[in-house]
Formats: sequence, structure tokens, C-alpha cells
Amino acid sequence: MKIYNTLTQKKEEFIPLEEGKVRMYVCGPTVYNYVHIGNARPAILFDTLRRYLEYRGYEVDYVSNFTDVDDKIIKKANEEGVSATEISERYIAEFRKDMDALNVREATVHPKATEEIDGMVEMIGDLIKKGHAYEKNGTVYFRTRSFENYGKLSKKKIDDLEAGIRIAVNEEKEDPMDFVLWKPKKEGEPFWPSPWSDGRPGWHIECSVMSRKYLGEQIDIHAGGEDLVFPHHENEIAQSEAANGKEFARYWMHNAFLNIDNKKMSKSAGNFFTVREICEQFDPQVIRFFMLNSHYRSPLNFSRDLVESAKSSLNRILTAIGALEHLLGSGALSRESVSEEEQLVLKEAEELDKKFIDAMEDDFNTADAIAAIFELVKLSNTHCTADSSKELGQKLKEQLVKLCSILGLETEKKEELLDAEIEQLIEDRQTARKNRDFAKADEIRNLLLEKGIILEDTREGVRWKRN
RNA sequence: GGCGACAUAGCCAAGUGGUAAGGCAUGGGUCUGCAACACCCUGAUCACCAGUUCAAAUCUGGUUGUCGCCUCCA
Repeated sequence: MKIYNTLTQKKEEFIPLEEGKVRMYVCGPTVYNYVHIGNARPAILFDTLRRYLEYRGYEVDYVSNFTDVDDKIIKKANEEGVSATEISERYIAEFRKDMDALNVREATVHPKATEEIDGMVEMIGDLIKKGHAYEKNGTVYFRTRSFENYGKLSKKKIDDLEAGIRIAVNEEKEDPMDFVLWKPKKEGEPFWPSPWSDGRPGWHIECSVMSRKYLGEQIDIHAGGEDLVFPHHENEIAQSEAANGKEFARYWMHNAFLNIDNKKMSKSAGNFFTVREICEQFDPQVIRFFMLNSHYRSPLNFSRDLVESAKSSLNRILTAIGALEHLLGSGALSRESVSEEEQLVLKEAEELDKKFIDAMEDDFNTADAIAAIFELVKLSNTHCTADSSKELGQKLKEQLVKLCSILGLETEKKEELLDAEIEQLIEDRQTARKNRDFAKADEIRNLLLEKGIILEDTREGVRWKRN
């Protein structure tokens, strides 16, 4: 597989440190509120990458953190008059609900910063010992100029950065680019003891520590949103490599932003949406499909119309699978032998399978992979009819379901049964149709539509699906 | 000021040297009691200019435009 590596700014062949195993770390959310739709993008993307790698036979250790100590959390806790822990625990639970809705699997390990303080204190102490950090009045700073490769990820030079610095110069720091590893508590803040002060860790150190603890000193893939490149990931590299003395992550993957009406999402602009709100308006599956329908390194615009369009697209796939299920379920596909023409169709399907894989292998090109699924849909719609062989229907269905599931799209019709009332209505409509009482039939169809049931009449009987 | 990205049909979006995937929408047709689904037909010289090449959306230089990072942020 080829992966675009932010570090080298090139697509590179992916070679894991250990054969058959992938260690990946994805920066997780700061849990002070419901996650927004922009947060959903990396979550969905890298969950899909993980699924794909597993499909390809890798064992994937997927670690993603919760930043549960942070200014924003403390502020929210103070506003509500509750503890910071109460806030973070609440939004971790809500995060999990959102991710479940989006079919984002739980990480192998999902550590919380507050439970890893010991490790952070240890690494900070180590950095001081090695001359990469220093303490001033209880605060510990990373000595940026002591790490000669500083800027290698973001391609920034320390001197350029200083020229553009926009924050007030901090007298305590040896250099304006030095960043905080540990800071002393302020009144009313949660704190932990350390050799330097009672306080709490800076933001960047947690990822270095958790990554090392759960994945080792070197990992394969480190991923996150493109805004994390600088300073967060740059600082992680500085900390980890200064402490461990070896390359931190081999491949750095960054997704582009999701914009609302071509603008960056922001609360002040009023174009801010939470995953929760969006999932109330759309099937979360549609959101997932929408995210995967463009390349992860391209900016993605989000709007109601675009999601509606994605919904229609996804429906085309789901309808095709539904049609195959219906054919198989109705017993229409009874022929055992596979015709010569069908052999060709199956061969073409196999080639599309390869096309899908090739697309994914090429820097995780989900948009191209989805195109292969659509071609398979077309193949199925065109060639699988009531006269087809059982094997053709079976194989096409299995393949479609498989490809969708790699992308984390659930396609199997849930074993839900229609309730008796609806079943009766469908039957009544059939009776009405037989009696050519179309007015009544249409009336029932509209009634069911209001209940969210769409009916499709086929030669093999009525097919229904949820709206 | 520094660093970086992007510009493909009405919309979304692949494609990084050999004359443009896929989806949505539109229009026409087939199927249907009607509809839905599906199927057939329907659409672009790839921002602009110059260059390299037998050949460029694809490489090089420039122009214009949009955006991101440099400050918490996916």
C-alpha cells in the first residue's frame, strides 16, 4: 500500500515495522462538548483505514486518546459548577454514542490523559535530564533549539516562526518557540504532584507518552487533522525523539478539513454543527459515505444539499443489494448451473474487486474505490435478473456487502420484521391491486410512506425499504 | 512576512505524460395500473498564459483566484 507521508511530502510504500502488524495512533478529541462534524472526518477516515488494513490481513493496534484535562474542560466545569472529571466523563460517553452511530469502532486502547500523568512526569524528567527541557518557577518548557530536527514535519524553520510570532513574549522562556510540558496549578484547577510543582501537563506531552506506552517507542502511522501538523505533531516528534533517541512515527497522515459552505467551521460564524445534530437529520451511514466519497487529503465541503446527494448515491448501492436479497429470498434464482455469460459477469466482478483494492492501495483512495462499487452495482442491476443462477446472485451480493463493509458501511438488511399492522397494510394493498382498486392501493402506499416505508413492486413481489 | 495546498461538466468527485472514472441532478425513452426501482440515450478540449515533449488535465515557469497553518482547534 502506498501512503502519502506528510513528513516526506511523497507517497511512499507502506512497510510496517513488524511484518503483519500495524501500530497506529490517532489524536483523539478534547472532551468538553459534543464533537462536531469536522471531528467526525478523521474518526471515520482512520477507522476505515484500520478496517482496510485488517481486511488485508494486518493486525492493527489502534490507539486514540482522550484529552480530558485542558483549559476548555476546566472552563466548562466552572461554568456548570461541577468537576472537570464530570465534564470529561460525560462527553466521553457522548463521543462514544456518536462514534457508534457513525459505525466507528472502538480503539484497541483509548487512554485518558488524566490516567497517564505518571508516565508524563517520567518523560518530562527524562527530557530535563537529557538537556531537552528546563524548569522555571514550577513550569517546565521544552528546549526547542536543542532538538535539531525541529520543524521537519511542518517544514518550518524556528527563525521563520519567531519572525511571525504573534503571542506576547514570555520572559520565562529561553526562546519564544519553547513550549510547555508542565505547568503549575492555578486556583480551582485540577492538579497532580510533580518534582516541579503541583500542576498539570501541557497538551503535547500526553500523546508522546501514551503512544510510547501502548505502541512502543516507534510506531507505524500517526494520524490526525491537518491543523495538528503544527504545533502539536511537530512537538510530539520533538518530545518523543528527544526522549527515545529514535524516529517516532514512520508515516504521518493528515486529513484535510471539512468546511461548511466553503468556510471553516466556527462558532462565531454560526456554521457550527455537532455530529449529534446532523445524525438527527440524516442517517449516520450517509454521513460516513459522504466523508468517504472524496479523498482524505482534499478539503471537503459540507452542506445539506451535498449530503442529500450522497444519500441518493448510497441508496443506489443499498437498493441494488436489497434487490439481490429480494431475488434470493423469493426463490426466483433457482438455477444451479452458471451460464457462460454469467461466468463472464463474475470475471468482471472479480476485476472490479481488484479495482477497489488498487484504489485503496493507492494512498487510500476511497473515492475511486467507491467508483468500483458503483460499477459492480451496475453489473448486478444489468445482469442479475429473475432468470439468473443462484450462484450469480449470491456472489454478487456477497461481494457488494464485503466491499461496503470494508468501508464500514452496513448493508445487510437488518433482521427487523415489519410490525403486523404494516404487514397487513402491504397485503391489503396487494389485494386492492388485484381487484384493480388503484385508488385504495395508492392510498395505502402513501400511508406507508408517511410511516417511512417505501414500496417497490417487482415481478417477484413487493419489496420494501425504510426511507 | 514565512510555510503549504487547491483550481476538472449544473453540482460532487477520481484521474499525475498517450487524447477525460464514478455519483447526484436535468432532458428523452423502455419497464409499471400509476409510481418507485432498474435499464438505454443525453454532458467537459480539465482557471489563464508561455514552455518542455511525437504526445500534457497530468511536467516546468509565470498570472489570476480560493483556502489552510504559523494562536486552542479534526
